[in-house]
Amino acid sequence: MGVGQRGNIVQSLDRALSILEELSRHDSGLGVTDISSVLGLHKSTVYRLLHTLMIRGYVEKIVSTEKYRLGLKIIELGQKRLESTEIRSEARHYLVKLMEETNETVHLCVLDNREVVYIDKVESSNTVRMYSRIGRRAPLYCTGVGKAILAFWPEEEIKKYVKEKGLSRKTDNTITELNQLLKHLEEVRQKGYAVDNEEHDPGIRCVAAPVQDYTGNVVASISVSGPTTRIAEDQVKLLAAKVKKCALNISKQLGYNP
Amino acid sequence: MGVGQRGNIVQSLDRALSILEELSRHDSGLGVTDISSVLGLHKSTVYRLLHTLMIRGYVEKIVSTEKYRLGLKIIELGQKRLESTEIRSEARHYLVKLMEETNETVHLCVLDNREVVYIDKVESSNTVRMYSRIGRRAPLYCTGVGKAILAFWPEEEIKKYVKEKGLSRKTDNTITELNQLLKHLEEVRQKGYAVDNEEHDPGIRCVAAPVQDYTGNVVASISVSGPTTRIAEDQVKLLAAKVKKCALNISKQLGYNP
DNA sequence: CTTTATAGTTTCATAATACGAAACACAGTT
DNA sequence: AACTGTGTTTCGTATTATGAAACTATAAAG
Repeated sequence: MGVGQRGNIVQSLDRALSILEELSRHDSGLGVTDISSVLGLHKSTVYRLLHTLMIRGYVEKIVSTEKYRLGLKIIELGQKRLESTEIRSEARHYLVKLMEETNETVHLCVLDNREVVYIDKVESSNTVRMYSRIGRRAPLYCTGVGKAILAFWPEEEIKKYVKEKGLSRKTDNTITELNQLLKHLEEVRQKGYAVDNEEHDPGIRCVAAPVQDYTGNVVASISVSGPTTRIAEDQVKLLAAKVKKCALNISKQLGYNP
Repeated sequence: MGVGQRGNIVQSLDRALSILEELSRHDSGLGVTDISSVLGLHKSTVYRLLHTLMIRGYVEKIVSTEKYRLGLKIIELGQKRLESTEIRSEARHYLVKLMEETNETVHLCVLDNREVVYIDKVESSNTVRMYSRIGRRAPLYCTGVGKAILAFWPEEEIKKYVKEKGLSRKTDNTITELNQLLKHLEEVRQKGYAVDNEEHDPGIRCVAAPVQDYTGNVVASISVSGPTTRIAEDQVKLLAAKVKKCALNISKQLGYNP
């Protein structure tokens, strides 16, 4: 492979990871030919990679349909990684308390590759289903947890992010203009919390605050989320105070010294 | 690669999966040379595979130590696989009820590669920490959830399992003789439930029952577990009745028709 | 019942890739 | 200043992974 080409990527590993990700998008499984078509790989190549993944337990065949799907080994590694996430165990106690105080769903997110990844979630007994799921990712520009992190980036990095990732509209409320976003993030910085006013999902409001580590860097964020029918705009300030306090407690737990 | 050699395994993929698994055993991360030593691979090979895994998000570097660890992408795939496990969503409601009735921790396991894998867990408010974790595996011969499945295998398959996997002692109570195990499994079959009397962990008792799918095959098991100080031997029968009932409800949910 | 189409699986020649040896860069230790 | 160990890069080539072709199995169509 040309060195300048793919920056020293191991091709067969790269292909196998693409297979795993494609399988992760299809709960009911895929066949060899399906994967071959989607990924533009020869079916004998797909077969051979699947076979290796199967032997190692990362892929399995659904008995009834003979389609391939992710194997249980992936759960094992995923759970191990999740449980070894230090901030998750440090924060858990505070997240549970915040959920009890507010009776709304609480999230903990970390930054990864210019997206937030949900790594903990304490669900309230209220029954409206939240879209968020542990392990999933979400954009920075249109979620509370994302803006709570993005607000503390240097302006040049925010601009670079917007240039490379774009600001695609998710709802009628999504901010899609750079200057409007910058102004908004200035407010987030000043107030110390971010609000997602149905910018990512219609009908869902989220109040979020940044979490800092012992160096003072913003490395995570937490939020309280619920339907706009339960989290009215005039309640945001009260809620924000609670979220900020919780975030500060977690930050201190991580060694942050304000 | 000789066909007879490795049964059509893609070597570089196989190696990369070994790297991922080794990283999963070390919360605080590993260096290139560490991995090279443990896996017997050349350090430039390890470096190249790690680099590809990093680019794809499956491995990341810990900023403070510059060691490598599993990346957050692995959580994403693991959670997606977990959430698409049909039996898990079908069973959840019943597991929660069983926990409320017993106020002990409840597990759901599925069979995979002659081990059980924990795929759900409903923890009671009691504070004794259970060893079990979602995603983790456990042997069949010395856990309640395992024996609840093993009991319904043909005797020849049980013998093959014992021959190939062995019956290594975990506690003073572990059954380590084939004939004793066979006799015990006969009882499990007759009673319809299995008990782990500190066979896997000292001080922990577990009462488990098999879950059948629409074909009648035993595909999973559920259990109630707790310390022997709370689950006395004379309570096992009462508990077993509740566990069996719950398992039957889940089986019916899966289309089992007794 | 026969034929056709499609998906999955296997084989094999070879081009391309991944490998490992060697070298280099850097940081920590002596 | 010299040495040691780890991480990273380069390069020649042996080995591997690839894809084309063929085979097998199953389902669908005529």
